[in-house]
Amino acid sequence: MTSKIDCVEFCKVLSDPTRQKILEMLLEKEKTVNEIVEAFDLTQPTVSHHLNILSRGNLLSSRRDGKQIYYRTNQDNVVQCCGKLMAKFETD
Amino acid sequence: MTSKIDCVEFCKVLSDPTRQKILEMLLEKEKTVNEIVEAFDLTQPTVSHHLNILSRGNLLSSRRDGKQIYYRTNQDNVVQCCGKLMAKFETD
DNA sequence: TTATCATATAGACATATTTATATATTTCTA
DNA sequence: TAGAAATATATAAATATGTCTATATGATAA
Repeated sequence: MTSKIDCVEFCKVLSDPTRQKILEMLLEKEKTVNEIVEAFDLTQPTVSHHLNILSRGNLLSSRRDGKQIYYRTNQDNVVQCCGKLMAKFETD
Repeated sequence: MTSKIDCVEFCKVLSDPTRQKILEMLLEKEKTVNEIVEAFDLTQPTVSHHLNILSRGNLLSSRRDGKQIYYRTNQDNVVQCCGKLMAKFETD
């Protein structure tokens, strides 16, 4: 059991365009906070706030390397949550 | 093309426990507004509000029969939206 | 047509969310 | 050890959301 959130929480986490974009951009390659910030027209604390929400939902992982923190998407977990959501409505 | 909302809008619509429960309960069988209201500890206008949000997202259909209005889940559309969401994160 | 039943809409209020600015924390380097 | 760089946290303001009460609309029946 990897995911820690239910389907409603999962949707809440994904119900923001910035957060969906962050998840997508961190699928292929981990990035530092500053690299992520540069991709948006938002301040660093705002981006950190979104990273925190995504992390609490177990949709992101992070590792520190010196002064920087690298984030990456927990792809398996995200896909698993999507599947769990879909399963709720595939009662055929 | 059946769905009219993007992945962020879809998640916004589903980011409420009442709305997810409504969608689930209307999968198997259409129900009148009053029948739906009885399943929750909410007022009729509140339920109507949620039905409206779900309908705007094309996740519910309705038909009038006399004084009553029957709602049912657009299952295909819901599942399609789930699939579209999942596809965003299945970039393997 | 008038009354009634079923549902929708309007308006108000409390809470949640998103964002920003200011500041704290952590780590490295000079 | 002091300063700088990277990130996080605290706080506040604006907007969005969920809920209610009151009322309007639509359909049927007396």
